[in-house]
Amino acid sequence: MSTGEDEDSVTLESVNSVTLTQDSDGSIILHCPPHVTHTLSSTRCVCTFVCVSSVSEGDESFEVTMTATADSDITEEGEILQSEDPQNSEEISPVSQAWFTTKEDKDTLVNKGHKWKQGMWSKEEIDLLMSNIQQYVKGRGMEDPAEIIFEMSKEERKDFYRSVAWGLNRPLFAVYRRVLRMYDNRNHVGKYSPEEINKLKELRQKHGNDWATIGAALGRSASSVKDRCRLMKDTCNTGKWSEEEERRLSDSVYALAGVCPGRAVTGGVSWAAVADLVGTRSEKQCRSKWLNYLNWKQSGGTEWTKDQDLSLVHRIVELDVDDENELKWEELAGGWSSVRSPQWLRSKWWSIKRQVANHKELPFHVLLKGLQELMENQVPLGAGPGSPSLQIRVTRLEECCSSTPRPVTALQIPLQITHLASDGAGTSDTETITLNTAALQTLQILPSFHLHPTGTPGTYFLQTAANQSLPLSLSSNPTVTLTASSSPSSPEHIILHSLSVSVVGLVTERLQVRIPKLTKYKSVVLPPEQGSLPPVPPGGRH
DNA sequence: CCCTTGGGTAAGGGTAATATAATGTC
DNA sequence: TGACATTATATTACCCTTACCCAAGG
Repeated sequence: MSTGEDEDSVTLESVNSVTLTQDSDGSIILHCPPHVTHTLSSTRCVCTFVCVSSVSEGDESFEVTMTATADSDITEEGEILQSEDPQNSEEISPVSQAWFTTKEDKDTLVNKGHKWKQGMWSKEEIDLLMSNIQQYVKGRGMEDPAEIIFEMSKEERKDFYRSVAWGLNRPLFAVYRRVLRMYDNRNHVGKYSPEEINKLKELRQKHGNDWATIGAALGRSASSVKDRCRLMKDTCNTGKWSEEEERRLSDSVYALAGVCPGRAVTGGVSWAAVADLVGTRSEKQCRSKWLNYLNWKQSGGTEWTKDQDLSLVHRIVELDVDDENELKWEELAGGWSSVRSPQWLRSKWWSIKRQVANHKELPFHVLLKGLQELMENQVPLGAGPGSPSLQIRVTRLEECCSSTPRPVTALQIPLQITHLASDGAGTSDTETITLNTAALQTLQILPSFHLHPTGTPGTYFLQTAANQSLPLSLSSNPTVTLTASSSPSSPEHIILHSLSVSVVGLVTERLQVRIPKLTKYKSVVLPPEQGSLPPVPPGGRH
């Protein structure tokens, strides 16, 4: 979208509710009012923009293709009809209003030609659901949705689930489940501590499969404790599989699937039954080992090569689907001896996709196109200074849909801290973490960043701003510095080069700080109160 | 007594992300 | 040869659907 060196020469025209402006490096920013993004649908709309006047010769036009998210009507003339009040719309899908727990109910809807979404909820769906809930709660002068969900009687919340399901192409029951999960504060408690595991084992002995009771005693949701129990058998090995175990797994799978050894099996077996036969592994372990390794090994598969990453992207592009959920991984996996299973291929795609910083926010076809382009040109994803980076495009696209674009001045880095070992050498309250400062420029950890006081393993976010250095508080007063520079092609973006950590002083525990690939780092916008931080000095740009 | 409404439960297939082991590479 | 860096494998918290159950009200 950049017009290159001609900074102020383009006149922009705004059409309908879309406003165009230009930022400092000449990029054109498209502003859509927030409610528009709500009412667009998965229909693809192509907008052609024409520069009205430009110092460069001739008119230039370019296309922006964007995919939007929720339901809308687009007339043949391409005009978007917005429904201001969702409740008044007559187009309510029977799917989201039907409870259908029985097979007959479901079949009736299917026979009438109705289709609905299954699988993981997209960000757009969750946003819509949340906003529906907010609207419902506000309309009733309440504050906390949890009140309705967990405290009200069925009578009192009569129309609640149907109201919040509005606009979602999911069965009401699916909406109901999701809402419960979302607002149940015993559902996202995190990792089970060893004490919890012990207590869970006891409770299991006592209450059997009464998950609700066990959950209540443990402060966890019923499904959480049920799932945790599925992971542990009384006689469960961990770590590397022995040859004997692998053989038992193969035998079991082939026997239960009823196929000859050596044939590919990627589903249709009961993993609980397999685990029973294997004896020393849980159903999850069996499934994962089989689908990610043994199935492929047994059927004589070949190694996956690097350039097949691109082949995969090509094959996905060829399918020309609008939504990632429409991909049929069984079909994609066909005819490839290096593919271990459809599930494995899907995870391969994930690892490719995740190299793009903002992949979650990108429309599917934009992501695909960007990936294809970069991979074909052999541009390392998330490249260093000077290299074209999808992240920059992503950020621009993001700004297109944001009503208030602001300069990007900071990085958000997920930082994992893992306890490696404890040497037990006394206590310490003077730990210092220092990061290598090699060249270029140092970035600073903002005071808003804090680690858990005990240094508990987990994921934290480091928020950095340019050109400062401050101590941060761990158990005492450690210092963290990172090396980074801004990109010459895009000064507002900072590229991190290295982050290594050493702990000096009296330490009771060795801390390992792991950071995911550089490409995962996402530029973020600093909150206004931090806007007074010094900008990136010109000298640092390399 | 049956049917409908509005839930509710357990089981099991699955995903996404982290943790850890293995394997380069300098 | 040892310290990192990278990749592969293992684990796990959480998600979603299916198939069935239940109780109150009409």
